[in-house]
Order: sequence, then C-alpha cells, then structure tokens
Amino acid sequence: MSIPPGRRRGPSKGDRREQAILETARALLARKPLADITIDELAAGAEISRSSFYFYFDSKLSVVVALLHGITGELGRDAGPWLDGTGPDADALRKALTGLAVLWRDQGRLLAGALAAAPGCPPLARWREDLRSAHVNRLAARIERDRVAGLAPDGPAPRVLAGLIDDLRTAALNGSTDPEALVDDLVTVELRMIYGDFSDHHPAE
Amino acid sequence: MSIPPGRRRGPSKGDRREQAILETARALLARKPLADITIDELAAGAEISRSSFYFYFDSKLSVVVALLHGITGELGRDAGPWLDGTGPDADALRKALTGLAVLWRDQGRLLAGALAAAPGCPPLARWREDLRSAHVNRLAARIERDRVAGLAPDGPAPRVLAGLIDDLRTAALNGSTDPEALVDDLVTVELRMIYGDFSDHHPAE
DNA sequence: TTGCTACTCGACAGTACGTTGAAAAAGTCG
DNA sequence: CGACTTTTTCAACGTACTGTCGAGTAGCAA
Repeated sequence: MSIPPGRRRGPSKGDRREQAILETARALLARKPLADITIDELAAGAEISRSSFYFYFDSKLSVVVALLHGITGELGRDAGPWLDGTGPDADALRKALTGLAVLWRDQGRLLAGALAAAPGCPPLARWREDLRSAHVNRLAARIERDRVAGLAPDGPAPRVLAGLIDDLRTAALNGSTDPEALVDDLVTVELRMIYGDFSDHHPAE
Repeated sequence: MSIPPGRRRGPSKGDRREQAILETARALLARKPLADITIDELAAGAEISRSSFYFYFDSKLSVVVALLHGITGELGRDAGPWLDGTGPDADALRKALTGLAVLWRDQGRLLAGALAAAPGCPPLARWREDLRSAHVNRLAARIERDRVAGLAPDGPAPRVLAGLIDDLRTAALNGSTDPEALVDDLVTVELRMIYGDFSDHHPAE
C-alpha cells in the first residue's frame, strides 16, 4: 500500500508481465470504474496468478500510481503559454483547457479513480497535492503579476483564487461525460474569475 | 444496498435502537471519515450485534441516507433571498453561502462521504442529483432573468453556468478544512462568474 | 553442474460484508 | 393469566476480496 514494488533490476520476462498488468488495467479502466476492478482481474488479464501480482505491485493503487506516472507530464503540457502569459488571453487559456479536456476524455476513469482514492492513500494524496500546488503556484503568480500591472482587478488572495479555479476545473471535468464540450465555457468563466469586474452600473455596455 | 430498511410499523424499542445507530454514526463521523467506519462499530455503538444491525438498515450507506435526510432541508435554507432576488446582491449571496459553509463545517464528513459514495450507490446518486438540479434550476432561472433585464452579461448557457457554480461550491467546500473562511472569496468569485465583464481595455477603473 | 536470482503459485489468515433460520422478548387480546 | 402474533435478536454460515508466506520452478551465468 505504498510506492512501487519490490522488484529488482533486469529487463525481461518480468518486465513484460509488469507491462501486461498495466495494459490490462488500462483496458479495464476503459470500460468500468476503478472501484469495480479487482486484483484477480488484473492478474488474470496478465495471465498470472493473483499472488504473482503482488510480486509486481503492492496493491491496486500502486498500479494506479504507475499509470498516473505515465500521464502526469501531459497534465500540464499545454498550459505553459497561458500560465506564463499576461492578461486575459483567451486563446492561450483555451489551448490549456483543451489539452486537459482531451486527457480527461481519454483517461477520465483513471483520473476520477485516483481522485476518489486520494484521501486514504498517501501516495495518491501526494500526487494530487503536488499537481495542484504546481498549478496553483504558477497561476497565483500570474494573477499577482496581472494585478500589479493593472490588468486584473483586486480580489481574493491570488493563491486562494488560483485554488478555486483549480477546484472548479477538476470538479467540472471530473463530473462531465464530454469534457471537451465544457472548454469554451470554462474559458469564459475562468477569465471572469480573474479579470471580471462588475459594479452596480450595468446597463449593457 | 438500496433504499431504507425493511422495518414495519410500531413505535418502541426498535425505534430507540434505530436512533442509537444514527447517533453512533454521527458520533463516529465526528472523528473519522465514512470509509473508515464499519458496520461492526455502528452495531457496537448501538449495543446490538452486527446481524441485528441489518434489521434496521440495509447497509452503511442506508444509514448515510437517513442521516442526510435529516439535513437535506437545511442545505437550501438560506439560499432563498439570493436565488429569488435580482442582480449582484452580495449580501444575499453571502448569507446563502454562509449557511452552506456552516453546514459543511458541522457535517463535512457526512457530506464528503456521501459525495464520494454517490457514484456506485443509486440512492445517493439520486440524492446528489436532486440537490444539484434543484439548485441549478433556480440559479439558472435567476441568471436568465438578470440577462434579460440587462443586469448580467451574456455568456455560457444559464444551465451550464449554474452547473459550474454548483461544482465550484461543492468542490471548494468539500476540500477545505475551514469552509467559513472561504465564504467571502466565493461570493466575489460567484458574482464575477455571473456578472463579471471584461474587455481588453483594462487600465484600472 | 552448480548456483544465484527472477519469478510463480498454492495455501493460509484476515477483514468486512450480507443472509438465514431458529428463538427470545414484547405486545395483544380474550 | 395464557395462547397467539409481531418485533427484535443473534450465532452460524457463505462470499468476496485483500495481503502474506514459503516452498517451490524457470532462466541464465560461470
């Protein structure tokens, strides 16, 4: 119930098995939620006995961690231009969100499962926390920058605001069956959260 | 693993036991998450055997449903003025959110547990869905109204926007250890999501 | 071949769940 | 009070899954 397995060095049969397990997990996740997948199934899929499974992984969640490891890089991939940019750059934000949405479409069950299991599984909790704080830090910095430059109005502490935006994204993508359909609306809403200003004077424009 | 129990009519000893189980559940939830609570503990707390527990409830989640039933009313309590009002009424919104935050402070573990268990438990899924759509419907109507009145700018379809706001609330409150501290920031952010307008012209005010 | 390491699996132990059937406690009615 | 019904109780059982142990077998190197 912790990090990877107890395997030693050496590239061979064992590695193929390890791959087979991961492969099986991916395949199963394509058609049912993580919670419904048992170690028996993972072992069967890799054509080994259940006990052999434990030679490769500590538990089901270790498999999840390994799977996650493979995609963590992509989670932030398209966000660079937006996070390093300035002002309400809808295009950059849209690209960042589209990347995320696509990932969520393809790996939704994995990500949902990981999020659901995070409380109660330290390694997953760390993964989630690291991911979140990486995003929040950069976004908070961006917000601060824009406020100093007079591009964004004052409001919640940058860190808090960034946290709320992260929460919103995660919740929205996680809930939806068609994440890509949300992108445009998320763009609008995130920009409003950061740059939106309003007063009681609101007779149109 | 479905709806309520199989109990018959009659007010007496059994009712006290049923109460005792609910009481125990409340007490346990005050100090650990739902997932860590076993039926053994619930039974022990009510001073009955594990098998007797099943006379009163189908499963742990049925207890949750019963507990939820007790607080569902309060979930929307303070939202009336905000949802039935007009325009960016920060005070009304703050009152609505404060009510929610307080509830979340007191019942956080129960609500978090319910949300976590919802996928995979029809009755809980329904509870969540009903709650959500109740809120989304009213909020969407409000948004529509304000747009027609020229009080709110155009943007995502009212239903979608309302959904995003609901997601945000839930995620933010659910994640936080001190929900009340978030209220003011949520007020700002929700108002921006609905009323916030921005253009590329942003030299301060 | 010896010998080491990677790998395998059956058998076991543990935890939690949910069911069943027999029977004790409580309530009802004459 | 007693016969009769309903409510309540629980031990015993079966099931699903998890994780561990130790005795192996397969593969390769010297």
